[in-house]
Amino acid sequence: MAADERPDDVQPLDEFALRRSKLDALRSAGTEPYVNGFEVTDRSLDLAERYADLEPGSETEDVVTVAGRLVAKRDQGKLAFLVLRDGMGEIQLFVRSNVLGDEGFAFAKDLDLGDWVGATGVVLRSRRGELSVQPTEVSLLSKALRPLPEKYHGLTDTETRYRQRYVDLIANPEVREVFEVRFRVISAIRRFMESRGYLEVETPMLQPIPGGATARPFVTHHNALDMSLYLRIAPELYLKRLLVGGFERVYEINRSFRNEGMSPRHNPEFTMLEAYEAFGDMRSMMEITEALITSVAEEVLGTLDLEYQGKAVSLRSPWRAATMSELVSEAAGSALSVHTPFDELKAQCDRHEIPVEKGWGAGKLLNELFEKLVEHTLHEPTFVTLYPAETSPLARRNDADPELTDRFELIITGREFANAFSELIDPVDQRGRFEAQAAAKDAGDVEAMWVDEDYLRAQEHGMPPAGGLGIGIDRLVMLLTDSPSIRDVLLFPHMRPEA
RNA sequence: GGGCCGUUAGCUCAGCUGGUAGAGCAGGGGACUCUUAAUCCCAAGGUCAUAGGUUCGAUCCCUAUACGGCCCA
Repeated sequence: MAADERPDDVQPLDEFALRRSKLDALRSAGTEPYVNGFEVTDRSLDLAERYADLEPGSETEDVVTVAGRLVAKRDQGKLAFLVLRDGMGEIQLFVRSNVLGDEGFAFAKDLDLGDWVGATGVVLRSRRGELSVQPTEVSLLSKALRPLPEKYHGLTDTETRYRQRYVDLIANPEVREVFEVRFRVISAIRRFMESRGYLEVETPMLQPIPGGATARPFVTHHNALDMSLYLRIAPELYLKRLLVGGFERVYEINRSFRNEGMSPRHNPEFTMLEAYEAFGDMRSMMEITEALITSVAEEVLGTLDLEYQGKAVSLRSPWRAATMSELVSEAAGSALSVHTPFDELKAQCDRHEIPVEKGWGAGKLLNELFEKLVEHTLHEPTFVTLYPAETSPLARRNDADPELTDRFELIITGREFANAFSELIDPVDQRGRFEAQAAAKDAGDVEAMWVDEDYLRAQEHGMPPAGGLGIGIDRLVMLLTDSPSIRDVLLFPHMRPEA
């Protein structure tokens, strides 16, 4: 047969088609390319530990069976090096034709990068020092039909990385570490809360009245009941009903959903910790917030001295606390508070190009000034306290000044990490606040709260004095993993449909 | 919603005052029994995001659209 008649030469197939034809060839030769289970004796990292002292160039008589994804192939003629990656690390196969036999050797060399492969043989360390298995048997466990991304640069296209996270995880092993930190953080939070006597509970994701925050909800429909339901924007009102019922310390770590724009800091679904403690207040919530975040950082990272996007951040206690009024006054260069005449606050907003909408009071203006002038400047952990009652419809009024509430937000790297307050437990005041929200909603504020009659009924049965706390888990993980975008800490961030 | 930037081979990237494109890796053929981004030789691979427009001629200039990134609301 002339060289130019060889099918492989004259009919170059694309990679998918080529692998597809290999798959068919295997099947017709009686080899199943997708096997049912596989007995593995050892994993890569276990072998690395057990044979740490094995000298380069020495061979054991220990027979092991390993398995993993084929991620590298270095062909030397009658010798080939295949690298398998399993869930823990990598192990090299030292494949010799005289050990495996000609047929097996040809089969091993014909495997493709990306295939899942199993191998049985003795453990040795190559002369160049690489721990290896020298197989007497190599088998295909699952055929990959698509090629892996580039082996050196990996996969960098952000769109493909987020859309096809499975490829990102294969090509960029460091991505896996971010998510391992994420799940260690959540695990550490659960241990911390349990150590403080909190009980983890689950409350509705589908709510007839979306409450606990000011945000637009997602709407869905219950067919059997023929009614609208809303994906929760916060679990708050249900958790506080549990305080009425007699649970003293409850928390929930789970998703909430807000029908808003997406950004490097916002995903339509995100994870929050919310915790409520009977007989607690703003002060006790500050204490638990600081203790929680520092103990989680210490436990997961082993340090409180972080770097976020090139800037040092120290989580060392004690954290700064300052009132919103103090901070805004300092930034604006004149004394401002919720008691400052409205026109003066409005003049400040105009000066700083903050559009003022109808219906906004002094509290809302002060809050807007804070967000525009102050928030982004607070790099080190800072508790901002005494939020306006106008913008805090679920928080208890400050005993000395009823226009303010005993509420704080924790700001780090210019972003909100936590929001907490002494809970409003007075059902009459709460009804008034709900009615103010309902009026704002009628006036066109799509984020304003609804009146939740059942929640009011619960409070009318008597709710203990309490402190409540919410912490954004995604943002906390961003901080602890030095990730610039929330998409980097979500396995499957929300994306528009592919073109 | 507005502004700026991006989209070229499976992947990572070049390219061009406008004359329909190159490399490395991966893939194909060949050589090689200690490789580590193996090496060497050969050949192949492209609707230059999509749709219009300007032009003798567009990957390049213009407009719109899609998707992505950052900033702002």
